[in-house]
Amino acid sequence: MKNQNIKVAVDAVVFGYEKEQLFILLVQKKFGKSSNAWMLPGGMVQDDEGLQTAVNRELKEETGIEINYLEQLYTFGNDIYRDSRTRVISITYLALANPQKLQLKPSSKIKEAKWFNVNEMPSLAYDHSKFIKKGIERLKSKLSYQPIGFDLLDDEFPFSHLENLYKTILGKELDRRNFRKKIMSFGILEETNKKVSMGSGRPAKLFRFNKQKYRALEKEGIYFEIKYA
Amino acid sequence: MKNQNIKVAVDAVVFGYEKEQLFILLVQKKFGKSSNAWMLPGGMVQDDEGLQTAVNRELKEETGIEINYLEQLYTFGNDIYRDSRTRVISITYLALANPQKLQLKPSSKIKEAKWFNVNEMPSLAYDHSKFIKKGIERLKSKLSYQPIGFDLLDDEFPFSHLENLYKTILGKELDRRNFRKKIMSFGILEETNKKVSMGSGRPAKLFRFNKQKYRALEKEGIYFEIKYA
DNA sequence: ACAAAAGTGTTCGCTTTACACCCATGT
DNA sequence: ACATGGGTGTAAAGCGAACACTTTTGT
Repeated sequence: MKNQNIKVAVDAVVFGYEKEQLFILLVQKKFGKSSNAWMLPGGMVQDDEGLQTAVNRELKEETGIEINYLEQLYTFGNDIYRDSRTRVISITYLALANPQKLQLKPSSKIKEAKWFNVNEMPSLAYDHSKFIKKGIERLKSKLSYQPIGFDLLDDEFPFSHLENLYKTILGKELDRRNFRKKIMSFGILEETNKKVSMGSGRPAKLFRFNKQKYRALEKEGIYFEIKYA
Repeated sequence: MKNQNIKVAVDAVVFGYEKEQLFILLVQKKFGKSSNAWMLPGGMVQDDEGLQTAVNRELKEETGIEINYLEQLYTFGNDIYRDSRTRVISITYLALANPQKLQLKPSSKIKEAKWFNVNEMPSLAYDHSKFIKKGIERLKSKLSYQPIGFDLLDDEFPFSHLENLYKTILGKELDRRNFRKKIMSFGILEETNKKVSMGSGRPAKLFRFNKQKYRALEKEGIYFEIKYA
């Protein structure tokens, strides 16, 4: 077999949620061909690191962000010209994070890292908009059969934040009472005895997602599912 | 960036179904390191072909089989020593086929291609048993929310074949009447006016899956779902 | 006292489930 | 006539959908 010459990259679609808006993290490189274009964080995989290690490294190097959830999304490699220089395939990952702290490393090859509202994305380098489309699809569908929404919220959150997250991401209205009943019925939310005032109106209890309990229930064959999708 | 040296392979988990048994297609190579071990069909991607093209080519070269359904499964590349010679990542695909005709090409690098019952798999080269595990999981879950079972059956089939397919793959008993009612309610099965005698007992009508109709219904937002999973 | 968000139950309809008998053919 | 698998309906229970008022706070 002739010597193969295909490069392997990883890229991440990192979602953040804040103030009833869904964001995606993009970066702008300092050097290189696409140094003016916005793109997803990512880069070439090193010979001595696993794929997931590579994503984590790139995310740390390029954005310094803390990731709450990471899963493989899709591998793009049908279009052999997707990168105009050499053949590159990209293994993409979906990540969830709290949108706060981005800390660009001083040594970084990154000019800027910034959150963009999913509805106001700039034009993107390579075929990264395809990656994002795939990411959004996956996020939407996953939301309704796995409790990953919590990884987009603070550790402790008022119930309305969860409700709004579902509304925002799924782009649908949903019945407050039914939604709450459903989520509560799983018994995976712990009530703290703290409250927060949300500016005006009655203060809300803070809840916390109990991951152990969820894993236990999952083993018993009781599955999370939100039908209002 | 230093020159990257990672090889890119594709491998396929090809499922076949016959006589109430689920099979996976394995091959044995004529030459090379693992020439005595059974493995999944697949191989290195060529520089000038897309990933999916590569799987199709390998399947044709190695087994000559006709594929009814193909989707990307998962990309394995966290373990950097999964192939002991060089770093290789594998993009795996899930495929469905009718188990009949395998035609090894005379020129082929393959010694033998053979269907194995999923419950009687030999030991496999590399980490291919992980690939299979992933494939089975995916097949099971997909069966309950997409009408892909038909791609494992003949074009025209008696209803009981479909029923047994679900029973076999999901490994569960299911109620004949409820199952039939459910499937029929989607209106995606066309009745032919042929019948087959299944040896003994009343002859069964033959049905045909109407793909156009399914696509149409899908667009209207009516989704296939079998709850008995 | 008023505005604003949090919190909470009940009824109705549809879907799922459980369940058993007759039908058409081959031997 | 009997054995074998094909084909079908109905009743009960559980789940999803629709719906509005009370509570607690800040101003």
